[in-house]
Amino acid sequence: MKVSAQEFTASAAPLPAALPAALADGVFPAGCPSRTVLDHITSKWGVLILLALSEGEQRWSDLRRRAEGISEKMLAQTLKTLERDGLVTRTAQPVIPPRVDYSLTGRGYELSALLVPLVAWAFENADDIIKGQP
Amino acid sequence: MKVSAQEFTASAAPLPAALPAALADGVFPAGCPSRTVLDHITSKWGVLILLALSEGEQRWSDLRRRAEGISEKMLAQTLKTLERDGLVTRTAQPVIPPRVDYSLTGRGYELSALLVPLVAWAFENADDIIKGQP
DNA sequence: TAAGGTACTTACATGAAAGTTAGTGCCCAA
DNA sequence: TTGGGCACTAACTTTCATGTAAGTACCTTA
Repeated sequence: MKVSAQEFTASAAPLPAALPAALADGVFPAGCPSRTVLDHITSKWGVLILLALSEGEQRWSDLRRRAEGISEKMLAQTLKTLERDGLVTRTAQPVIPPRVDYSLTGRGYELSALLVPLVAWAFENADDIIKGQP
Repeated sequence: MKVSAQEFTASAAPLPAALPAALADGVFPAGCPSRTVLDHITSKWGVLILLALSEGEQRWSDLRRRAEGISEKMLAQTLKTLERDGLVTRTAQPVIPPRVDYSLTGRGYELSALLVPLVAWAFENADDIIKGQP
Protein backbone atom coordinates (compact mmCIF):
# COMPACT_ATOMS: atom_id res chain seq x y z
CA MET A 1 0.00 0.00 0.00
CA LYS A 2 2.14 2.80 -1.27
CA VAL A 3 1.11 6.29 -0.34
CA SER A 4 2.64 8.90 -2.55
CA ALA A 5 4.18 11.53 -0.33
CA GLN A 6 4.76 13.81 -3.29
CA GLU A 7 1.12 13.98 -4.05
CA PHE A 8 0.12 15.09 -0.59
CA THR A 9 2.97 17.49 -0.17
CA ALA A 10 1.90 19.13 -3.38
CA SER A 11 -1.79 19.33 -2.55
CA ALA A 12 -1.07 20.74 0.89
CA ALA A 13 0.81 23.68 -0.56
CA PRO A 14 -0.99 27.04 -0.22
CA LEU A 15 -1.92 27.24 -3.87
CA PRO A 16 -5.37 27.31 -5.44
CA ALA A 17 -6.40 23.70 -5.92
CA ALA A 18 -9.25 22.72 -8.18
CA LEU A 19 -12.36 21.00 -6.94
CA PRO A 20 -13.05 17.50 -8.24
CA ALA A 21 -14.84 17.28 -11.56
CA ALA A 22 -18.05 16.10 -9.88
CA LEU A 23 -18.27 19.47 -8.15
CA ALA A 24 -17.48 21.48 -11.23
CA ASP A 25 -20.96 22.99 -11.19
CA GLY A 26 -20.08 24.51 -7.85
CA VAL A 27 -22.99 22.83 -6.11
CA PHE A 28 -22.39 20.68 -3.07
CA PRO A 29 -25.22 18.15 -3.17
CA ALA A 30 -27.29 17.70 -0.05
CA GLY A 31 -27.80 13.94 0.24
CA CYS A 32 -24.24 13.15 -0.76
CA PRO A 33 -22.30 10.54 1.28
CA SER A 34 -19.36 12.92 1.37
CA ARG A 35 -21.37 15.13 3.72
CA THR A 36 -21.50 12.26 6.22
CA VAL A 37 -17.82 11.49 5.87
CA LEU A 38 -16.97 15.16 6.17
CA ASP A 39 -19.04 15.35 9.35
CA HIS A 40 -17.10 12.45 10.86
CA ILE A 41 -13.65 13.73 10.05
CA THR A 42 -14.39 17.33 10.93
CA SER A 43 -16.11 16.49 14.20
CA LYS A 44 -14.78 18.17 17.32
CA TRP A 45 -12.85 15.12 18.48
CA GLY A 46 -12.40 13.28 15.21
CA VAL A 47 -9.80 15.76 14.03
CA LEU A 48 -7.80 15.57 17.22
CA ILE A 49 -7.80 11.77 17.33
CA LEU A 50 -6.71 11.49 13.71
CA LEU A 51 -4.00 14.06 14.37
CA ALA A 52 -2.73 12.27 17.43
CA LEU A 53 -2.61 8.98 15.58
CA SER A 54 -0.74 10.59 12.71
CA GLU A 55 2.27 10.47 14.99
CA GLY A 56 2.03 6.72 15.31
CA GLU A 57 0.22 3.90 17.08
CA GLN A 58 -1.20 4.86 20.43
CA ARG A 59 -2.99 3.40 23.40
CA TRP A 60 -6.37 4.39 24.77
CA SER A 61 -4.85 6.22 27.69
CA ASP A 62 -2.36 8.03 25.44
CA LEU A 63 -5.21 9.33 23.33
CA ARG A 64 -7.10 10.45 26.41
CA ARG A 65 -4.16 12.51 27.51
CA ARG A 66 -3.43 13.96 24.08
CA ALA A 67 -6.92 15.03 23.17
CA GLU A 68 -7.13 17.12 26.31
CA GLY A 69 -10.64 17.42 27.65
CA ILE A 70 -12.16 14.45 25.87
CA SER A 71 -14.43 12.23 27.93
CA GLU A 72 -14.13 8.46 27.87
CA LYS A 73 -17.50 8.24 26.22
CA MET A 74 -16.53 10.55 23.40
CA LEU A 75 -13.20 8.82 22.95
CA ALA A 76 -14.88 5.43 22.60
CA GLN A 77 -17.54 6.82 20.31
CA THR A 78 -15.13 8.70 18.09
CA LEU A 79 -12.81 5.73 17.79
CA LYS A 80 -15.71 3.48 16.85
CA THR A 81 -16.87 5.83 14.14
CA LEU A 82 -13.38 6.16 12.72
CA GLU A 83 -12.94 2.40 12.87
CA ARG A 84 -16.22 1.81 11.04
CA ASP A 85 -15.09 4.32 8.45
CA GLY A 86 -11.93 2.28 7.90
CA LEU A 87 -9.62 5.05 9.05
CA VAL A 88 -8.44 3.55 12.32
CA THR A 89 -7.43 0.02 13.34
CA ARG A 90 -7.92 -1.42 16.80
CA THR A 91 -5.52 -4.07 18.09
CA ALA A 92 -6.29 -5.65 21.45
CA GLN A 93 -3.80 -7.80 23.30
CA PRO A 94 -5.28 -10.29 25.78
CA VAL A 95 -2.93 -9.34 28.58
CA ILE A 96 -3.48 -7.99 32.04
CA PRO A 97 -3.78 -5.10 32.41
CA PRO A 98 -5.48 -4.83 29.02
CA ARG A 99 -3.50 -3.28 26.23
CA VAL A 100 -5.23 -1.90 23.16
CA ASP A 101 -3.44 -0.07 20.42
CA TYR A 102 -4.99 2.25 17.87
CA SER A 103 -3.38 3.21 14.62
CA LEU A 104 -4.25 4.69 11.28
CA THR A 105 -5.06 2.57 8.27
CA GLY A 106 -3.61 3.48 4.89
CA ARG A 107 -6.68 5.53 4.19
CA GLY A 108 -6.55 7.17 7.59
CA TYR A 109 -2.94 8.02 7.02
CA GLU A 110 -3.79 9.57 3.69
CA LEU A 111 -6.42 11.69 5.40
CA SER A 112 -4.20 12.77 8.26
CA ALA A 113 -1.72 14.07 5.71
CA LEU A 114 -4.41 16.55 4.69
CA LEU A 115 -5.54 17.34 8.21
CA VAL A 116 -2.14 18.09 9.67
CA PRO A 117 -1.53 21.25 7.62
CA LEU A 118 -5.06 22.39 8.38
CA VAL A 119 -4.66 22.07 12.13
CA ALA A 120 -1.19 23.57 11.95
CA TRP A 121 -2.68 26.54 10.13
CA ALA A 122 -5.45 26.90 12.72
CA PHE A 123 -2.90 26.73 15.47
CA GLU A 124 -0.68 29.37 13.93
CA ASN A 125 -3.49 31.77 13.06
CA ALA A 126 -5.77 31.26 16.04
CA ASP A 127 -4.35 34.02 18.20
CA ASP A 128 -4.55 36.61 15.44
CA ILE A 129 -8.06 35.57 14.53
CA ILE A 130 -9.43 35.65 18.04
CA LYS A 131 -7.62 38.85 18.94
CA GLY A 132 -9.04 40.68 15.93
CA GLN A 133 -12.65 40.18 17.00
CA PRO A 134 -14.84 43.27 17.53
CA MET B 1 7.86 1.79 24.77
CA LYS B 2 7.16 5.37 23.86
CA VAL B 3 7.49 6.27 20.22
CA SER B 4 8.84 9.76 19.81
CA ALA B 5 7.69 11.88 16.93
CA GLN B 6 11.24 12.29 15.74
CA GLU B 7 11.86 8.57 15.62
CA PHE B 8 8.69 8.07 13.70
CA THR B 9 9.62 10.79 11.24
CA ALA B 10 12.94 9.17 10.66
CA SER B 11 11.61 5.66 10.12
CA ALA B 12 8.60 6.42 7.92
CA ALA B 13 9.60 8.40 4.87
CA PRO B 14 6.21 9.51 3.45
CA LEU B 15 5.23 11.35 6.59
CA PRO B 16 2.65 14.10 6.55
CA ALA B 17 3.78 17.56 7.50
CA ALA B 18 5.01 17.81 11.07
CA LEU B 19 2.89 19.37 13.75
CA PRO B 20 3.88 22.85 14.92
CA ALA B 21 6.53 23.04 17.58
CA ALA B 22 3.98 24.07 20.20
CA LEU B 23 2.34 20.68 19.79
CA ALA B 24 5.56 18.72 19.90
CA ASP B 25 4.51 17.13 23.17
CA GLY B 26 1.59 15.59 21.30
CA VAL B 27 -0.94 17.20 23.60
CA PHE B 28 -3.72 19.35 22.15
CA PRO B 29 -4.46 21.84 24.91
CA ALA B 30 -8.08 22.23 25.99
CA GLY B 31 -8.55 25.98 26.40
CA CYS B 32 -6.55 26.82 23.28
CA PRO B 33 -7.98 29.42 20.84
CA SER B 34 -7.17 27.07 17.99
CA ARG B 35 -9.98 24.84 19.21
CA THR B 36 -12.42 27.68 18.63
CA VAL B 37 -11.04 28.48 15.22
CA LEU B 38 -11.05 24.82 14.30
CA ASP B 39 -14.68 24.59 15.35
CA HIS B 40 -15.58 27.51 13.08
CA ILE B 41 -13.80 26.25 10.01
CA THR B 42 -14.83 22.64 10.44
CA SER B 43 -18.46 23.46 11.13
CA LYS B 44 -21.03 21.78 8.96
CA TRP B 45 -21.62 24.82 6.78
CA GLY B 46 -18.35 26.67 7.33
CA VAL B 47 -16.47 24.22 5.16
CA LEU B 48 -18.95 24.45 2.32
CA ILE B 49 -19.09 28.24 2.32
CA LEU B 50 -15.32 28.55 2.32
CA LEU B 51 -15.14 26.02 -0.50
CA ALA B 52 -17.73 27.81 -2.56
CA LEU B 53 -15.94 31.12 -2.11
CA SER B 54 -12.63 29.54 -3.08
CA GLU B 55 -13.93 29.74 -6.63
CA GLY B 56 -14.34 33.47 -6.40
CA GLU B 57 -16.63 36.24 -5.18
CA GLN B 58 -20.23 35.23 -4.83
CA ARG B 59 -23.61 36.64 -3.97
CA TRP B 60 -25.88 35.60 -1.14
CA SER B 61 -28.22 33.76 -3.45
CA ASP B 62 -25.33 32.00 -5.19
CA LEU B 63 -24.12 30.67 -1.88
CA ARG B 64 -27.60 29.49 -0.98
CA ARG B 65 -27.75 27.43 -4.11
CA ARG B 66 -24.25 26.05 -3.85
CA ALA B 67 -24.38 24.93 -0.25
CA GLU B 68 -27.41 22.82 -0.98
CA GLY B 69 -29.71 22.44 1.99
CA ILE B 70 -28.51 25.44 3.99
CA SER B 71 -31.18 27.64 5.55
CA GLU B 72 -31.05 31.40 5.32
CA LYS B 73 -30.47 31.62 9.01
CA MET B 74 -27.46 29.31 8.91
CA LEU B 75 -26.06 31.07 5.88
CA ALA B 76 -26.26 34.44 7.62
CA GLN B 77 -24.82 33.04 10.82
CA THR B 78 -21.98 31.20 9.14
CA LEU B 79 -21.05 34.21 7.04
CA LYS B 80 -21.02 36.43 10.11
CA THR B 81 -18.73 34.10 11.98
CA LEU B 82 -16.36 33.82 9.05
CA GLU B 83 -16.39 37.57 8.62
CA ARG B 84 -15.61 38.14 12.29
CA ASP B 85 -12.77 35.66 11.93
CA GLY B 86 -11.36 37.72 9.10
CA LEU B 87 -11.76 34.99 6.54
CA VAL B 88 -14.56 36.48 4.48
CA THR B 89 -15.29 40.01 3.25
CA ARG B 90 -18.76 41.40 2.73
CA THR B 91 -19.35 44.09 0.12
CA ALA B 92 -22.80 45.63 -0.08
CA GLN B 93 -23.89 47.80 -2.97
CA PRO B 94 -26.69 50.27 -2.20
CA VAL B 95 -28.72 49.34 -5.24
CA ILE B 96 -32.19 48.01 -5.68
CA PRO B 97 -32.64 45.10 -5.56
CA PRO B 98 -29.82 44.78 -3.00
CA ARG B 99 -26.58 43.27 -4.16
CA VAL B 100 -24.12 41.87 -1.65
CA ASP B 101 -20.94 40.09 -2.61
CA TYR B 102 -18.92 37.79 -0.44
CA SER B 103 -15.32 36.87 -1.06
CA LEU B 104 -12.34 35.40 0.74
CA THR B 105 -9.70 37.53 2.40
CA GLY B 106 -6.05 36.63 1.98
CA ARG B 107 -6.24 34.56 5.11
CA GLY B 108 -9.43 32.91 3.99
CA TYR B 109 -7.87 32.07 0.70
CA GLU B 110 -4.90 30.53 2.45
CA LEU B 111 -7.27 28.39 4.45
CA SER B 112 -9.35 27.33 1.49
CA ALA B 113 -6.19 26.05 -0.17
CA LEU B 114 -5.95 23.57 2.68
CA LEU B 115 -9.65 22.74 2.74
CA VAL B 116 -10.05 22.02 -0.94
CA PRO B 117 -7.88 18.88 -0.97
CA LEU B 118 -9.61 17.70 2.19
CA VAL B 119 -13.08 18.00 0.71
CA ALA B 120 -11.88 16.53 -2.56
CA TRP B 121 -10.56 13.55 -0.63
CA ALA B 122 -13.83 13.15 1.26
CA PHE B 123 -15.71 13.34 -1.98
CA GLU B 124 -13.57 10.72 -3.65
CA ASN B 125 -13.51 8.30 -0.74
CA ALA B 126 -17.04 8.75 0.58
CA ASP B 127 -18.65 5.97 -1.41
CA ASP B 128 -16.03 3.40 -0.43
CA ILE B 129 -16.19 4.42 3.19
CA ILE B 130 -19.96 4.31 3.47
CA LYS B 131 -20.26 1.10 1.49
CA GLY B 132 -17.75 -0.71 3.70
CA GLN B 133 -19.84 -0.26 6.85
CA PRO B 134 -20.88 -3.36 8.81
C1' DT C 1 -53.35 43.00 -7.32
C1' DA C 2 -50.70 39.49 -6.35
C1' DA C 3 -46.76 37.03 -6.68
C1' DG C 4 -41.76 36.76 -6.64
C1' DG C 5 -36.83 38.07 -6.18
C1' DT C 6 -33.22 40.35 -3.19
C1' DA C 7 -30.93 40.06 1.49
C1' DC C 8 -31.63 39.60 5.47
C1' DT C 9 -33.60 39.24 11.04
C1' DT C 10 -36.12 37.32 14.84
C1' DA C 11 -38.45 33.98 17.74
C1' DC C 12 -39.17 29.50 18.72
C1' DA C 13 -38.39 24.32 18.31
C1' DT C 14 -35.76 20.18 17.88
C1' DG C 15 -32.38 16.87 17.74
C1' DA C 16 -27.83 15.37 17.59
C1' DA C 17 -23.53 16.03 19.90
C1' DA C 18 -21.45 16.26 23.97
C1' DG C 19 -21.12 15.97 29.03
C1' DT C 20 -22.00 13.44 33.56
C1' DT C 21 -22.14 9.73 36.44
C1' DA C 22 -21.75 5.36 37.47
C1' DG C 23 -20.49 0.58 36.91
C1' DT C 24 -17.61 -3.61 34.96
C1' DG C 25 -13.53 -6.95 35.86
C1' DC C 26 -9.02 -7.59 36.57
C1' DC C 27 -4.58 -6.63 38.65
C1' DC C 28 -0.92 -4.14 41.43
C1' DA C 29 1.21 -1.11 44.75
C1' DA C 30 0.89 1.24 49.28
C1' DT D 1 -7.88 -2.67 52.06
C1' DT D 2 -8.18 1.30 49.95
C1' DG D 3 -6.99 3.20 45.97
C1' DG D 4 -5.62 3.48 41.44
C1' DG D 5 -4.73 2.22 36.45
C1' DC D 6 -6.54 -0.08 32.45
C1' DA D 7 -10.20 -0.20 28.73
C1' DC D 8 -14.23 0.15 28.26
C1' DT D 9 -20.15 0.27 28.48
C1' DA D 10 -24.68 2.10 29.71
C1' DA D 11 -28.06 5.36 31.27
C1' DC D 12 -29.27 9.78 31.84
C1' DT D 13 -28.94 14.93 31.12
C1' DT D 14 -27.66 19.15 29.13
C1' DT D 15 -26.03 22.21 25.81
C1' DC D 16 -25.62 24.00 21.46
C1' DA D 17 -25.73 23.81 16.66
C1' DT D 18 -28.98 23.59 13.45
C1' DG D 19 -33.81 23.68 11.57
C1' DT D 20 -38.49 25.94 10.85
C1' DA D 21 -41.37 29.58 10.13
C1' DA D 22 -42.37 33.89 9.71
C1' DG D 23 -41.57 38.96 9.20
C1' DT D 24 -39.10 43.18 7.06
C1' DA D 25 -38.48 46.49 3.16
C1' DC D 26 -38.13 47.57 -1.41
C1' DC D 27 -38.79 46.86 -6.32
C1' DT D 28 -40.28 44.21 -10.78
C1' DT D 29 -42.99 41.46 -13.56
C1' DA D 30 -47.47 39.20 -14.67
